[in-house]
Amino acid sequence: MNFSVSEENYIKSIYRLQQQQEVVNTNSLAQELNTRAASVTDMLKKLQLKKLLDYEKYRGFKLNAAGNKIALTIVRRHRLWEYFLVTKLGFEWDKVHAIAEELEHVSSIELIQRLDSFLDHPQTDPHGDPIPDVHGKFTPIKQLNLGEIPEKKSVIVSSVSNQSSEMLELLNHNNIKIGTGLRVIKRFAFDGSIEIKVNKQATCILSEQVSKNIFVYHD
Amino acid sequence: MNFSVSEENYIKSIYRLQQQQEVVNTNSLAQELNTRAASVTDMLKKLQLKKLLDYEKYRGFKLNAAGNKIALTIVRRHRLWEYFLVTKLGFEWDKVHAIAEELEHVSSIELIQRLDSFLDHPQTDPHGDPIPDVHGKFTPIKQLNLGEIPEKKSVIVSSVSNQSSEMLELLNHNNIKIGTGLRVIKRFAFDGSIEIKVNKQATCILSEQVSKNIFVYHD
DNA sequence: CTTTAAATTTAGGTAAACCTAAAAAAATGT
DNA sequence: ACATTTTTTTAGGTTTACCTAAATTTAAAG
Ligand SMILES: [Mn+2]
Ligand SMILES: [Mn+2]
Ligand SMILES: [Mn+2]
Ligand SMILES: [Mn+2]
Repeated sequence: MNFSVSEENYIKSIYRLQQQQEVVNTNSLAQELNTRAASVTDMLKKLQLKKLLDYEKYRGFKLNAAGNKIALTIVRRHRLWEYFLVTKLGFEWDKVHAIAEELEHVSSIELIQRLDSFLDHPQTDPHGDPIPDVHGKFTPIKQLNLGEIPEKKSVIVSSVSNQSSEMLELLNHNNIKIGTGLRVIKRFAFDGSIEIKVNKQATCILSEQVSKNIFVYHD
Repeated sequence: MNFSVSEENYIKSIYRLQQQQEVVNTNSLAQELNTRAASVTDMLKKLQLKKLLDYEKYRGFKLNAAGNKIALTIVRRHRLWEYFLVTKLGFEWDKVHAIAEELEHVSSIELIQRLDSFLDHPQTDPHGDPIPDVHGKFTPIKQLNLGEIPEKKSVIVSSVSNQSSEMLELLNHNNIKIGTGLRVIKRFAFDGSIEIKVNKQATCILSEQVSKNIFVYHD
C-alpha cells in the first residue's frame, strides 16, 4: 500500500509515543504533531480503516502489527537520511531532523537500499538511535542513564535524548559525542551534578539536567 | 516565498515547455503534467496571483523573471539529485528521473549547497543537461545534433534527449555515454543511418532515429 | 452518587488540487 | 463572412487534511 505524507507522519508519531505509553491518547498525538484533537480523530478513523491501528472510541489507540511495520520503515528512512546528512554532507546533528522529516517521505524502495549500502549499513543515527534493518529489526542498546551511574564506573555514550542546539553546544564544548568514553568521578548529592572524566583526559562537571539526557552503556 | 509540490511541478513544466515554445498553451501543459486543461487553468490563476506568470486569458502564458528564477532553482535541485543518484548510489540514468522528481521538492537551501559541494560542483547531470548554479546561471553547451554531423568529423557526446531504458540499453551496448568521443565514418543517404567510430575503437551503425537523439559538441 | 472537569468525538466549514460537463473564445475551412 | 472545430475557461463537484465550536463520553472531586 501507499501512504500520504500526512499518514506517514501520523504513523511515525504514534510509534514514537508508544515507546513511552503502551496506549496512545488523542491529545498527546495532537500535541506531538502540532495539530488539533479533532484532526487527529479524523486521521485515526482513516488509519483504522486501512487496518493499521487498534482503536476504540474514547479508549485510546495503538499500532497493530501492520502499522508497526510501516512505522519502522519510515523510522529507517528517517535515520538513514540523518546519518547521510551528518557523515556525508557535514551537518551538525541539531540541523538534520527537520530535513530528514522531509526526505523520509521519498518513497523509492531501491533508493533506501542503495543509500544504506552507500553508507555501509550504519547501525545508529547521529543521535545514537538504532536504525531498523530492511525487515524492521534492530537491536535496542540497553540504555543506562548517566544520571544513575555510580562513582568510579566507566561507560560509553550511546545516545542523547535532548537533541537541541543548546545541548549540542554544551556537549561539543566538553568533547562529548556518541561513542565517547566517560568515567564518573564524583556525584554531588546537593544538586545531583556529577564530575566526569572525558576520554580519560579532561574532567568536567555536568548538571543533573544534562546527565539525565545522556544515555550510556557499560564499557 | 514558499511553494507547494504542485506549484513547483507546474513551474518546472512551464519552464521546460518554454525551451521549445516561446509562449506555452494550456493543453500542452496539461499533457506534460498528466492532468486536465481545467486543472491547469486553476493553477495558472494561482501562479499569476503569486506574480510568477505573464498570463492573458486564452492567449497563452510564460514565466516572468521571478518565475524563471524559481524554475531554475528547482531544475538545479532536480539535476543535482540525479547526479547524486548515479555517481554515488550507482543508479542507471533511466531510473533516476522519477526519484529526483520527489527529491527536488525538499526545501532546505543549506541541503542543496552542501550536496553541491559534496558532489564537487558538477556542471551537468547524468543526461548531459547543464546544472544551474546558485544564482540560476549555467552555460548552455551549444548542442549539435549527431544526425547532422558530416563525415570525418570528430565530436564528443554532450547529452541525450531520449532518456528511456531502451535508449540506455542501445547506448550501453555500443559503449556510448556522456563524454564519449565519436567520429562519423559514413552517412547513408538511403535511410539516414550513420557509421561511427566509438572512442577510436569499435565502429557501429546508428539509425537516424537514434542519432537524432544524441547531441554532441566539437572535439 | 452526583457534580464538575477533562478528554474525545461529531458537526459543519475551509483551502488546495484535482475532476467532468457546459459555456465561451479563438482558430480554421470553405 | 460564416459555420465548424479546437482550445480554453467557467461552473459546480470530490477528496484530503486541516479548522472551530458544540456535543458526548470518561475521569475526578466532593
Ligand atoms: Mn516527516
Ligand atoms: Mn535521530
Ligand atoms: Mn517533482
Ligand atoms: Mn536529467
